[in-house]
Amino acid sequence: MTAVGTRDLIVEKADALFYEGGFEATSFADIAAAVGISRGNFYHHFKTKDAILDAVISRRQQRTSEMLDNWQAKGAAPRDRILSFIRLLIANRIKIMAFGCPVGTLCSELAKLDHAAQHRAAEILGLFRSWLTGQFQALGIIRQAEAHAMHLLVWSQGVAVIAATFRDEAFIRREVAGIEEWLDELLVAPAVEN
Amino acid sequence: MTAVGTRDLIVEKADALFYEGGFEATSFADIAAAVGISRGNFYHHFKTKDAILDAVISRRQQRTSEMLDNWQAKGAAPRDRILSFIRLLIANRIKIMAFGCPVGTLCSELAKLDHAAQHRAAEILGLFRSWLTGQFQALGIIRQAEAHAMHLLVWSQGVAVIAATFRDEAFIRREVAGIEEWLDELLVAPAVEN
DNA sequence: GTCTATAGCCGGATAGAC
DNA sequence: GTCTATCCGGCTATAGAC
Repeated sequence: MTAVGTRDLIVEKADALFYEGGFEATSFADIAAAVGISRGNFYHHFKTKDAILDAVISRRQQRTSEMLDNWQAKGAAPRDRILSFIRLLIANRIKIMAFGCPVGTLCSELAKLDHAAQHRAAEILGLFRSWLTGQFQALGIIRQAEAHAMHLLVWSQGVAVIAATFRDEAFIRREVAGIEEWLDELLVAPAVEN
Repeated sequence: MTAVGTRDLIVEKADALFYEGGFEATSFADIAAAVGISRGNFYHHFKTKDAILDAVISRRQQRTSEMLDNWQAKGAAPRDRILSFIRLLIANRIKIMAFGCPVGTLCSELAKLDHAAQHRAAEILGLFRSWLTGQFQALGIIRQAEAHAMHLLVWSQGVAVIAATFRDEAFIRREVAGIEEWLDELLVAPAVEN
């Protein structure tokens, strides 16, 4: 066993290739070449392509949880935590303009394939949904907390799709500014309305 | 030649299959089976798979243009025309919850495949973008017309992705109500601000 | 754990009879 | 214009040597 196990390396490379090329269009040969092992060796670690997808989704769930925990632990106010989420669109803008959102595009693809793993992929978005709902609740916005969380998911997914279609960075920055405005207007409104 | 030419039937079936299963995952055999012809006969009408995709995109451009012209010709006020666009999300909710938006998911897939046709697919969204921009201009909103049009595209694409992920019809109706509220708030604001 | 070799299938694409 | 038959290549997956 090396410092980073071959299995972990396979999952890491498969994750990137599924994001950049799509799950269906990525072959075992592509992943094996990226890892630098033979196709035969591949099957020592994963029996089927679906097993790799499963591991990739688990990895993404894991990393998403860690990211959310980090944002939580940094001890900032809920508003700043929500801004961390929003600014993912800026931080990842180059890849988003090329390939869209890794989670949104995977969910869309698996829905069309009617793939058994589509619900596990949806759980990744569910992690953001729950976490964002918690942030709004922490701000005293209770009744509408989940609706606001869903709206933030809608907005960011929409920006990702349009950004990948038109490849316009100024557009991303304009929409992100709009999201931040929307958030601040929410926070000055009487909490009883929310 | 029959009432509906075989070529047209191929494009129609391919359009539906690309939407419901994705471009990459749809094979010639799938389309031939849907049309009811042999694979060999297929090549009499289309030399390559990319040629079919090209025809499907042309068909979608054509039908989108016709739909926008119809909305325009109905003589309603620009606000009502914009509402026609927004309510596509309600009218097509069943298919959207299963397969997402036909245009958005195609653009996302072609971006990942780095396919030569990705710009032609983006033009379909461009038709909506231009038409919506025109509606805002007709309402006296000049400076921000295009930004508002883009924002409507963002919102509807975001709803489509999240609807396909969580399969929640109440969510779609809630977001559509939110879009309509946003629109009406825009229209009561002083035009000079926009 | 890693390799080579290969099976078996399905994809896009072609040739040629009718 | 439609068919059957077929080619070739890439795909997932397996077997077995090292």
